[in-house]
Amino acid sequence: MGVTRTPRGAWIEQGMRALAAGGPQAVRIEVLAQALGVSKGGFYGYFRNRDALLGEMLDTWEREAAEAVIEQVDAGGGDARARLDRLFTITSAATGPVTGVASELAVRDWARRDEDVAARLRRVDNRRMEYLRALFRAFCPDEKEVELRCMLVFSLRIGSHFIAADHGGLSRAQVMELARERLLA
Amino acid sequence: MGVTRTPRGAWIEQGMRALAAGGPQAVRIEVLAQALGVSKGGFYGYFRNRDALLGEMLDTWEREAAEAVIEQVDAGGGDARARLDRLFTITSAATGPVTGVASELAVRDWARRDEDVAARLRRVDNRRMEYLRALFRAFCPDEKEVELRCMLVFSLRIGSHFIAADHGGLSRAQVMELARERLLA
DNA sequence: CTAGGTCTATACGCCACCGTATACAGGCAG
DNA sequence: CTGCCTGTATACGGTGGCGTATAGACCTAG
Repeated sequence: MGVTRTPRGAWIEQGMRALAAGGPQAVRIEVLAQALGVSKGGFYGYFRNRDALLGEMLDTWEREAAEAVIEQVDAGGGDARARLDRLFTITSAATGPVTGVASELAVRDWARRDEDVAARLRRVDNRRMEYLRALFRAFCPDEKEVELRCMLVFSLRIGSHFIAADHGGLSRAQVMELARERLLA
Repeated sequence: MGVTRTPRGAWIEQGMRALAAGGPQAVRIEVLAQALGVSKGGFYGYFRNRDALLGEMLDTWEREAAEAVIEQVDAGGGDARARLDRLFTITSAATGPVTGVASELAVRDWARRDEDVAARLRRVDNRRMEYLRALFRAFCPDEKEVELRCMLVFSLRIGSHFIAADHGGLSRAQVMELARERLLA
């Protein structure tokens, strides 16, 4: 039996890199092959076609994206406030090909145009939102208040990457810090 | 002199439609031509090439995007709270090819990958942020508080379009309404 | 009516990419 | 050693899009 020189996962990972960098239309088989130092010959042994790759990329993303942050936050232990606090600081990091910020933003933009992607994103978002809710409920009695804070945190996490504005004398990090204090109060 | 049958602006507007629907890579000259019921023959009389069109699309967007909302909000008069209130409700509408929400989201995603687009977005965002600041300052003494609220409003406005989560028993509109009340308090 | 200028249609060469077909290389079983 | 099986390289046809060249249509001026 021959040895798998560039395994299935390598194509998916490289595909995620391309997706993160240039959106779904930047996921070109021949480009991925070149980046892997390989010709596209082997690709069609693993995937029926380009769409199959995109589908499996989304599968992996859907499987790992939601849990990645949650596990990382939970790993540190502590009460709800401590975990939320950690969630705020962790948020900006995350640079991996599949669970990184760039990939996530690419998927979110993609979801605006593709109903299937939107459905996957909905599952991931609801999983995360459920987690957020649980944390806020720990010190937030009013259910409406919980939903509000969840949405504010979520919007801030996502929106900040799409906003280019400055903040007077403050840095973006300082404003985010203000938000952190306010939303954990 | 011949008559301009499909003027320069028609190409730009159709380009914006394509951008809004599918991102910059969906702005294909031959597709625009077909949508305009014309062949691409005339295109190169107006624009040196595809990049020139993209540039002029961004020019028009930069020129109109920031002012569109501001004018619409100011048109109704009233005090700062009244204007902010109107800004919240107006936000979701906006469906035009150049000042519409879809175009704006497309530009924001585009800006993540192109430094020139990012620079334009920064100008537009700063213009809007300045306006927002002025409104909040009217009833918000603390400067840090002003920046915080500006960022929250902005993030909500943008982020909500990229977030697919549900909100327990509440609708998205209800959560946005809660945010409106809170941020205008 | 003619002439010139402007917009448009069509045809072309070029390139990037997809998906397929086929031939090569190298390890493992017998 | 021999044959096979797996992964790879290469070549090919097809398609879609860009940018150019060229010719026609139409409108206006003289």
